[in-house]
Formats: sequence, C-alpha cells, structure tokens
Amino acid sequence: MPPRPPDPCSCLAIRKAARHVTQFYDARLAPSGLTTPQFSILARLRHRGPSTINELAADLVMDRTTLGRNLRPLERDGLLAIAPDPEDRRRRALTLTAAGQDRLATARPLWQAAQAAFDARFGAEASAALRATLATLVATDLGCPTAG
Amino acid sequence: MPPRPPDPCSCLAIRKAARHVTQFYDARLAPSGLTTPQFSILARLRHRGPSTINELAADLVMDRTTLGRNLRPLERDGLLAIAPDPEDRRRRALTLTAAGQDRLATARPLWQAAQAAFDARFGAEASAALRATLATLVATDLGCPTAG
DNA sequence: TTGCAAAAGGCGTATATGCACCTATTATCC
DNA sequence: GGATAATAGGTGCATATACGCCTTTTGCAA
Repeated sequence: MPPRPPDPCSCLAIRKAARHVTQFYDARLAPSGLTTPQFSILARLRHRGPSTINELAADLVMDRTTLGRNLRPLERDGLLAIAPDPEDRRRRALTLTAAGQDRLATARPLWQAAQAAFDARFGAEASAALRATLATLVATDLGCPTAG
Repeated sequence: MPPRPPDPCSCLAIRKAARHVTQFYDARLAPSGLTTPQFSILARLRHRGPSTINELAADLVMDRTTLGRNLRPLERDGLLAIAPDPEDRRRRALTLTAAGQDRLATARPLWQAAQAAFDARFGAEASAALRATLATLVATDLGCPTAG
C-alpha cells in the first residue's frame, strides 16, 4: 500500500506520475541528445513508416499543433524530413532520415536501460499491469465537454 | 482487455494517458478560467495553508522553477499572494487570497463533475485502483541517473 | 461546373516543464 | 567571529502543450 493516501483527483494523480517518470526517462536519455517526447516521436515514426502529422498525432494522443511544433527541432537537426505529398498537396509526409535512424539506434539502449531500471524498481508485473490499464484509459472516451 | 496492445514504453504510456485525461479536465474546468495545473496549485495551497515554493513544488512533484513560473499568472490575476517571509528572508510565503478562494469555489463543482464523469466512464473501482497505483509509483525512487 | 463542406496544416498566443547557472540569505564549524 | 557549506529562490534558454483562427487543397453534390 502507498505510504501516503492517493490523490483524490485522477488528473493530478496521473500528471504527478507523468512528471515523476518523465524526469527519470529524460535523465537517462539525455546522453543521446533526445528528450522523451522526441524519442517517442522518432520511435513511433520508425515503427509506423512515413506518416502525416494528423496520423502521428493521433497515434501519440497529442494535439495536431503540438506535434507540428515538436517536429521543428527534429527537422532542424536533420533527424526527420517533412516533404509535401504530391498525391494530396494538403498533406506533408514525415519520414525518418538516416541521421534519425542513427540517433534512434544510439538512444535505444539508453531507453532499454531505463525500462529495465523502471521495472526493477517498480516491479515488472506492476509495470505491465499499469501499461495495460493506461492503454484502456487512453481508449476510453471520456465524453464531450458539453455532455453530462 | 484493451482494444490495442499497450505501449511497451512505460513513459510514453503514462504521458499519453496524462494528455488524454488533462484535455478532458481542462475542457471541464475552462468555464472557471483555470487550467488543470492552476486548479491543482490553488487546491493544494488551500489544503496545505501558507507554504513556500519548495514545499508546494515537492507536494506537486513539480520542479521548483516550474512552479515558480506557474505562480505568475495566478499572482497577476490576484488569486494568490507571494510575500517575503520576515523570519527567513530567503523564503517567500504563498497564500491564497479571497479572490483565489472564490475562484476555487467556482471551479470545485466543475472539478467534481469531471471526477464523476471520469469515474462513470472509466469505472469508479478502476479509477481508485489507478490512483493508488500512481501514488505508489510517485513514492517509488526510480534511482539516480548515474546508477545502474 | 461551380459552389460549398470537409480535411490538412500553419500561426498567434498563452501556459507548462525543467536544466544550468546565478544571487541572496542562513546555518555551521573551526 | 569569519570562512564555508547549505538553502531558497530567480533567470535564461529550450522544449512541450493546446486552443482559436486562418489558408490551402480536396471531395462532393446540385
């Protein structure tokens, strides 16, 4: 059982935990020159293959405009390319560059070490259960603001 | 079971969930003119009574400098006061103003409605279990970055 | 075919987040 | 009591987050 009573607010509870975990992962990933969100973007892009901003944003449960701005440092550093799609000139195709793949290869062992350390401290079973719960939560429609 | 497999990355899983839930709470709290972090700050300050920046930041699992900057819009709008502590001139005492208490009173029913809607959609038992798990996680020392 | 709705994305603005480095103040130890 | 360490907080910088409004482009239908 937790040493202190849990927060009554679900939102505060998850935000506090997100800060706690992000600071840990950020410190572990720092030698790669990537932040945790940047690593997530590159890793998901590698996994998905070339994608549009809307697609990748939905995948990351991120606002479209947030992702659009987060792409800029990555494009500036040559880790990904943003090219207009000739098929549909509204779209922009995001692709991982060779430098982006190299950077990801540098960061991946750091990420794996962070994952292992997290599981060692928090418990591998607890970690897996938490990730499953959070996947359910993300898939849960919490309702539109105007509804009851 | 979740419709899609959970993220392998614990950090991404919790950040995605934090974004998902924060967007929901932000929309519900918007009529009060407070963001979710602002509501958390005022509510915790009311619960704790007058506090220093370091104390409140630790309570919120937030970097000291992050809290310091988040206070500014609240001070600007007169919801809290930042006064030097005559006992120790390094410290600054944070206190909720009458306007801050009024704003909190306005926001609280919106927050309660958000909590109720969250529990209705995600499940009250699942919600309580998640908050307990996250409290344990926040209390878990994940280790210093230089350690194995 | 043209006229309008929908989709994709950018931009302005505001807040949120935290690291590295700095100053001011207090506590401690000879 | 004076050097020094510890503490409280601020600043500069960079990235992260998202709402509202806008333009461009595409799809659809009368």
